Amino acid sequence: MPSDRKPYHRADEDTRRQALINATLALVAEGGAQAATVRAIAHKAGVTSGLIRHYFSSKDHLMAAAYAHLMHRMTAHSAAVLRTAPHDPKARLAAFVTAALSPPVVDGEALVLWATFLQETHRDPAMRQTHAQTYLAFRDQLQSLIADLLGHSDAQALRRLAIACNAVIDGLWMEGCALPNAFAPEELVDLGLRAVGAILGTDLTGGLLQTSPLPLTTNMEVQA
Amino acid sequence: MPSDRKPYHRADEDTRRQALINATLALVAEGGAQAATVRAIAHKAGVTSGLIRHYFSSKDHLMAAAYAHLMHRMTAHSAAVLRTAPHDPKARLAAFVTAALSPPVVDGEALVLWATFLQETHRDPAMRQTHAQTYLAFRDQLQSLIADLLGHSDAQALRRLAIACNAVIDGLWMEGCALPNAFAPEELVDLGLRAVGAILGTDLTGGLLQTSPLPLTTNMEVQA
DNA sequence: CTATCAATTATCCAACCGCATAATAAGGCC
DNA sequence: GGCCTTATTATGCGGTTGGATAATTGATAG
Repeated sequence: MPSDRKPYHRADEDTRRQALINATLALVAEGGAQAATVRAIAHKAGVTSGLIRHYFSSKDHLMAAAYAHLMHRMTAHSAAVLRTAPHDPKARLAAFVTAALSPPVVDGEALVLWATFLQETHRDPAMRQTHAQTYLAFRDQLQSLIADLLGHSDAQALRRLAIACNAVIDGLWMEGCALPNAFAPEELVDLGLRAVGAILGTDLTGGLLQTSPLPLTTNMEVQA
Repeated sequence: MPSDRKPYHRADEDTRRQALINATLALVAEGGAQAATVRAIAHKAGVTSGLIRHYFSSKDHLMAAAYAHLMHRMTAHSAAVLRTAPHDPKARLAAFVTAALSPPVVDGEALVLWATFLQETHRDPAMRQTHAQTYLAFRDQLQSLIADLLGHSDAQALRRLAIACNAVIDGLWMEGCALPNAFAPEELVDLGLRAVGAILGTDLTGGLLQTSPLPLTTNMEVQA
């Protein structure tokens, strides 16, 4: 008698885990947390739902793994940009800001993913830890770049500047993700570089953009 | 025979709807969207679950009403602040920024509520409309305050300034909500006023804070 | 070529979900 | 004070959820 059981091939652990994590992220991005049921995740990953429990001890653990993967993807991108950036502190900061306000960090799916997991952060201690680690890591990286640029080391002052610059970047990131059509290409980056520059009292545009008649420059430079 | 049915008193429609909305918001703030089941909402509101359907045609409608109420609460607060603010454009903008970065707008629960509903915004058209209305309304209000302050009306320039200032406020709001203990009282407001001031090329602290040796001022004012 | 083992499928389950409907009593009206 | 309306409770239903367990089969080793 012919078996109507689904044929399958065995995959190594990393492949399967990654497929399940990717399916989770895709579903959350499409329809929020409620769309990411174990059955839907398994179906999108091309397996049956029982397999989830074979690789993750619970659905919550899968969600935590997906969150950690998402955050790692973002921070790894920032780190990679800095690794190939020049040595000039001003150029390094500019590259950092530019990367944070360009794809793939700025992405239509990124905000809803971030918001969904943020909410789960309240219940799950593991996710809360991932949250705290990645959240402050970004600001610390920014603060170190600012320190290199300004050349002084007043910790209190640097912390305040980092908070303000981080706020600009976060806010622009949110707007760029939420309203992707509301900004011209590069406009987000340009605004970010000028606003951060205004806060730090420097010009970060590096001569690349100074020819365009952009008002922020005017307002920053009329400073008495 | 004694009835073991729960005794109750009849309340007018507004009271009951408000109680259900408040219960919804409280549950979402505590445990995310998944904690806000019809049974849990009804229990927290002190009624039985059937009553929800008596006042809201579905749970989704209740969620939408809760979201609208949350947004209305925030925007109403901003509007109220502006109504009692002085006429000086600089003081008005400062009051607006201050309000956006103080309780009850900055609140430990606010960010989770916002993040939870943001995700539902993708599915529900009614919530998407509420989202679009309130999201841009804040920035337009900010832009109008900036226009009054700077005294010119270059729409393109004003839009860019409003985006940048809005980003600072949003970012600081997020940080303040997410890490309530990471900032001294008034620190968030101080940072916001200085950062917005730096972007606009003005001093918004209004002499109230200029005595403290805060580094942001230095950096903004050494601008060549 | 066969035995072995675990990766994967298939099936089942108790709990919970939102929702519908029927039963009941609270409170206003005359 | 009895009646009538309807706000509210109580109960039940079909569907879905996350998780547990048993059955099968693909890969590997000898």
